Amino acid sequence: MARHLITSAIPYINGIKHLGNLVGSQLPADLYARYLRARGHEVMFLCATDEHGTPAELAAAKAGKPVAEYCAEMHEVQSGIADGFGLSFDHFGRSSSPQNHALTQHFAGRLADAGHIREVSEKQVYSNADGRFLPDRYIEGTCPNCGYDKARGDQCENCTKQLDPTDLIEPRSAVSGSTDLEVRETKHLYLRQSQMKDQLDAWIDSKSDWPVLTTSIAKKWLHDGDGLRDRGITRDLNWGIPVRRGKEDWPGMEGKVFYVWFDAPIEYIACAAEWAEANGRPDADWERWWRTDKGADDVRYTQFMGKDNVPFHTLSFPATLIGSGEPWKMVDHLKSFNYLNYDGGQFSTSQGRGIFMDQALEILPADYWRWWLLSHAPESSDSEFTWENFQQSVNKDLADVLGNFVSRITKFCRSRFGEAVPQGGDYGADEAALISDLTDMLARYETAMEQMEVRKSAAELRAIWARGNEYLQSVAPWTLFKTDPGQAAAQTRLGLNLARLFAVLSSPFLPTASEKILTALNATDTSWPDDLNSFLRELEPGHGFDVPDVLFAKITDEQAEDWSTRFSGVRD
RNA sequence: GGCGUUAUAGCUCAGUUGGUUAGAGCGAACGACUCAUAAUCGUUAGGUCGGUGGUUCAAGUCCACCUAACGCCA
Repeated sequence: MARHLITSAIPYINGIKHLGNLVGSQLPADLYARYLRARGHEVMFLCATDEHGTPAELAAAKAGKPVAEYCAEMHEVQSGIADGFGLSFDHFGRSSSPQNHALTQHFAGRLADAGHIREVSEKQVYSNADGRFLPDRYIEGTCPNCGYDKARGDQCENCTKQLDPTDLIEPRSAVSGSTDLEVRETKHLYLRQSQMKDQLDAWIDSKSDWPVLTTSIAKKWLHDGDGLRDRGITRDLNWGIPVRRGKEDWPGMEGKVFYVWFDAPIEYIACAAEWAEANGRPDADWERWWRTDKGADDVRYTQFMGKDNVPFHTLSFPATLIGSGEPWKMVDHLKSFNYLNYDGGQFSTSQGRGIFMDQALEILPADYWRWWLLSHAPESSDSEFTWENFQQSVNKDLADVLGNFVSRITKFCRSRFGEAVPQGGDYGADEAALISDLTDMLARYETAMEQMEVRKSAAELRAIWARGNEYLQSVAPWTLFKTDPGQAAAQTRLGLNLARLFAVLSSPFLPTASEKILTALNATDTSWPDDLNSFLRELEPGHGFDVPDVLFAKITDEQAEDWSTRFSGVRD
């Protein structure tokens, strides 16, 4: 038994995430958390919504709501959808929480005290009419490059040219349309990551077991060009965590907030504090996960994220933790994913392209999505979602191989022996061979799961299901029943025990279906198998069961075609 | 324009440090079985590994160039 801290990259608040976002962090993190819990480990699995920054403000404005209210509502929506997918967070927090405010300010203060923060004067556009600075997307004007009159301060959407707000011709406020603008000096804080470069480099070198994808991205940022660059960690916005030096005011920083990328990863820690508060626990209960001086020294910490998040998790956030000079728990293993593409292109939140989490749950139960996404997780390279592949995989794996196994064995038993585990005969050579095979397969499955090889785990699990069908096919109790009903009873007994085994082993991937099978079998003990010889005898003769409803209805050609059409365009 | 990633059977993907006949699942064909969601089990057929040229006794696996797709940056 070990202690595992697991975090998933925190999804941004402005709307519902698509399946590419889901498979890139939350879903594999959930798989790992469920597996470790099933193996009896103590797990703290945390996730939250990332609520600060310009896009949140703009989305709120578009929805006609105060940003705080908008975020609160969207948090509830995302939380509900996470539940719908069976994401088993111990806590789903919010980066706007009081805990994160306090911690972020605390870290900034510690970093400043240690000399890791410098002040920089910059020129920014200020709107007199709005009484505020206009960063990036808050300013519009005519593109100096192509003449498009709705170019944004950071980029022209027409010619895609990256812009500086001061480049725009006839600039105006995107908030009020006012052209009463001026360029003002404004001061900002920069995190001096560059002076921690060697420490970060050494730290990453010590992580020899990290995926190549992860270390290569980190190394690139560390060594390319001028090397690791200092990052601005403040912004002239209203929505965010006010810049304070610990609990003190920060002269010259009045009215400014921390940049979203500074406070978002700190929420991983704050989320544990939120968890403690929500459960009426003392601070020591969350600190034992995060402070190596308060019990976290034996914690194994694993982060899950898409590849776009790697630099922040390998460099910026560690720089924050190291720079604080305090004994915070650092990540031990970092599992990053590539992108999932949709029918030849990218999933896109801004363009509304692809399948979004709420829509997915409207058309099919979570287990279908969990299975396909995990068994096709973009681990080594980008991977591709197509409706045809989805339909075929799900029908074959879930309906035909697993679902039908449970169906055939329970129905066969009911028709020949009744709805109770039959008595008679005993396991023989065929059964010994099966158990021996399954023991090897189980070991491979466990190894793959422990190493977070998601696709491989799915393939091993599927092979275990298929081995069950192979067994039934070869011993053919329906034939033997005519000549040796006792031995047929033993085979059927084993078949029913196999169904329970499959349910237990599948629970990290398919929590809902797993539970359905166990309920139908009246199986109360769901503990992970230790020794298959004894495990496969635990449903004893006379143990009553029910034939479950169809576990996985097949996706019909009509449905696949219908959905393919429905999701071919752009979401409203 | 710079940097980076990817390019393996019809489809989705595996292929450790270069080494005998390149693997899996799906799909296809054929066969077996009939308990089951027309499910299952078995067999077979399909790639010379994007292209060209190198290094090597030996390359899908290293190098160069080219092509294509994607991504990041400018």
